[in-house]
Amino acid sequence: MQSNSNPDNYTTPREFGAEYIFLPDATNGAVRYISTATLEKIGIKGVVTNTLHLLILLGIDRMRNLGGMHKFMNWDRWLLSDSGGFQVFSLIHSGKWKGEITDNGAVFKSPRDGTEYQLTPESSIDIQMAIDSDILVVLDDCRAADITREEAEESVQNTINWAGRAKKHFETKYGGSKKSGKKLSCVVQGASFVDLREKCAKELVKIGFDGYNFGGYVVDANGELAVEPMRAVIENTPEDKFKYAMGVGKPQDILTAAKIGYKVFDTVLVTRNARHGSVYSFDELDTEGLLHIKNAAYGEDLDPIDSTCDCEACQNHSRAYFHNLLKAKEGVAYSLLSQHNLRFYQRLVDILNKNMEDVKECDFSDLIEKEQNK
RNA sequence: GCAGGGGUGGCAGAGUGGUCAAAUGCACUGGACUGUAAAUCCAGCGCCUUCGGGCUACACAGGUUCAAAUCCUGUCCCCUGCA
Repeated sequence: MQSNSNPDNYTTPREFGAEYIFLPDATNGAVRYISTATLEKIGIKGVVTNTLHLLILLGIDRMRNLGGMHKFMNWDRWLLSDSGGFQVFSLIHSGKWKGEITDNGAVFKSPRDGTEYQLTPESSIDIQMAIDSDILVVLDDCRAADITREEAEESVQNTINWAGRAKKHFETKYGGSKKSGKKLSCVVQGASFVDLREKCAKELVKIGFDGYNFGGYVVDANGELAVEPMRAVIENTPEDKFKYAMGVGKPQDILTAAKIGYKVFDTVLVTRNARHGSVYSFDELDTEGLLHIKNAAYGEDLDPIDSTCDCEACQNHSRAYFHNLLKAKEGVAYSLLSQHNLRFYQRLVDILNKNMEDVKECDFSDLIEKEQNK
């Protein structure tokens, strides 16, 4: 297979998480409406794939036969695989799918055809190895942010137990990180209970992982980021291991998490917002960078979405073009706007990396101003 | 010309005496989405309002009735069949 060209001469760095990195979600092996070549062109350094959804789409044997997702996607940059732990929350705990959670993991029953899919701490690792992921995540018991202490304790206990089993399986079957060349990360749970976060983190450190991820639903009922729980994870895990704030988030939330000490981020918001007509622009910082392109005001606005942006959408088309194409539900609008929002996020992360020493002191607009006055 | 059917909110289309400012869909106007079951979901959508309600409305004009989008009469328009 031919390797994609790397227009920005990007080479995969040896240390994952040494720099700030944003990973868009390629749940089923593609970022929605975006090709692999486009991801590279925009400067995206890695993607997140999903264990449960790829199990459903391809199954473990076909995934192996296809040579794993790097090869299948023709993607040679970072590939992280989420364990299916989030689907324990988003599908089972939410009641959208039938299923059950036991000491042994989770069973998901698809409402499409009734097929049952089981994820155990061990099978999740096996599937992620078949994915050919660079960074694996152990299965965790993810829950909503507003659960009771009792539920949070249960979530933490399952998460710790499953993490221990996953690590053991990863070592005995695949020889661990050294032999496999892959990184194994775990997820710290505990909802909004800071002491539970601390306990969960400490137990996971005893088991030992290459990275520590902040898990759970990251915002409370008011949409506020879970700052104190996030801090507890950083304070109770080794400094030299990468920290991944799973599902974070809005641009401001990424900055907040970065200040706390997280380096790795992902969120579905970037591309979902694009499809829904919420696009980002450094021209609109007073509205947190967000612009609702479907609003009537943009029907004849011939300016680009972002005058400072070098993406295909901004270089070639106006706000009015996307306003009207979205009204007509034209697919190319979903594609180009997703590309634009991804480019915005990549630029944001580039700014964080350029100002790594100052991130803790700066607020959002400071960093942007610094970048624009350069 | 005769016979039959029909004219409802921006559009399509329910409703056929009171619970109808009028279902539903589309369009329109906002909003929400944070390890993707999401090209999804929520709200508003005659005018006014002190949010209790008030007013004007179902082609037009009359009428019956305590009460009419719904029944009657006339007018105008549209469709189908026969001449």
